[in-house]
Amino acid sequence: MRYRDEHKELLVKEKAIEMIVREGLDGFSMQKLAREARVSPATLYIYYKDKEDLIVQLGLEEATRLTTTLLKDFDPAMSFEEGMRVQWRNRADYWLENPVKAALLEQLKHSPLRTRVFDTLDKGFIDSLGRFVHNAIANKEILPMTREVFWSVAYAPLYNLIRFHTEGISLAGEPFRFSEEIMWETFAVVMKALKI
Amino acid sequence: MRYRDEHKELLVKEKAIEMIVREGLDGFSMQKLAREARVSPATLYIYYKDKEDLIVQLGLEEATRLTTTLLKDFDPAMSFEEGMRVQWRNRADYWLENPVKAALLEQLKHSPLRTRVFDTLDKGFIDSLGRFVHNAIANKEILPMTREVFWSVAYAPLYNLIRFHTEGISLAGEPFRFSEEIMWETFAVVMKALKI
DNA sequence: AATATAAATGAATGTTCGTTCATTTATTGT
DNA sequence: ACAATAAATGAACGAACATTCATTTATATT
Repeated sequence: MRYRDEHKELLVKEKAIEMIVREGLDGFSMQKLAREARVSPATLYIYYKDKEDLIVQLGLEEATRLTTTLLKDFDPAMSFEEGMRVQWRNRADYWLENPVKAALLEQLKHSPLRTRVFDTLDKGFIDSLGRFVHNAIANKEILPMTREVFWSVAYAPLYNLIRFHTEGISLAGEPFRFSEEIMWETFAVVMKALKI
Repeated sequence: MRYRDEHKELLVKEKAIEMIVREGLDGFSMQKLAREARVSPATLYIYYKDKEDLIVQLGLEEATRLTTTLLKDFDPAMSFEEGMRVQWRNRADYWLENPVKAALLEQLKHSPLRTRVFDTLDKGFIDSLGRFVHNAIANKEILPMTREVFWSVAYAPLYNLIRFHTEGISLAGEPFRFSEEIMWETFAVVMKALKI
């Protein structure tokens, strides 16, 4: 039998992500994708059940890659300071090194497909980060607070900095540029809020 | 001459926002909108130049309402503590009292139309909030930092709490519910980070 | 070389899309 | 009552859409 052309399959994925990020979910169509990837529209239906399945699969795959990246060098038993540093490092790395794929996840997070992509996130990932916070509170390293409050104070500022950077938003005169320096400066401010 | 039916015009706006929020920008179409608002498709082209113009106008109108709301009871000459309290109050009020319209703005912020909707935000609004932060730093009420870092630490946690609430995201067992109590608890933590 | 099999295709399906236009409707000033 | 005018309409346009299908192509096994 004839084998599936993996190069072709990868090209389809790449072009699909590009198009979704560039033109939004509404600018994305199967026929345009087929044209861009130099493939017959029918081929897409060999790879994927339908349009929604294609988008969801791309999202799931990338969400998995993200969780894997975020656990690199991380251990829930780490000290709070050290664990937080690793998390900020990993999150910044992922967003800055994969801006297009990160933008795909961002699009999906604000779309009707959000549930289908993010509701089945890796259990180990959620557990690991949950235990980390639990430990820090138990050890009296940080103020006691719910996970939602913790997440909002601990990570939302970082994500917002990255968003300002990638979307070229400037609140002052010159456009804002993310840097290691400004990241760790913000980190210090955030840590000041959390530590006892 | 015949006058424009304002009730009809308002209904079109309302249904359009509903549909965009419910089905995303890609699920939104002029023909479906016409059907839902019991209007001829052609009528939409009396109100708006084309589809994009319709979306952008809805966005601009709502963005204006938002900036007006955020300046209520606010004065850049306020003390840092007081001004921040008003800002958190206003922002929470807007998002919780207008969840659908807020969701529209959120959608547009993550779409290719972002620039057309948000790049011409009211000057007075930006100036007012900018002066507020500048004053606080000059008076040594808070640590010196760029506006982007300030915004990220001061407001991103609040927006994230609201997002968790409206999207029904739970990091622990039971679904997360926003409340005044949790809001001011988070406020206190954030203020701890910013104050000298 | 022949067979089997799944990949890949181009053309075609019917549907929905955004937009236009000739016509009708409602309201004002004469 | 009538003329003037803009609102509002339903039907229609071609274009693009998601998806299907009969057919061809490439490869592994016989």
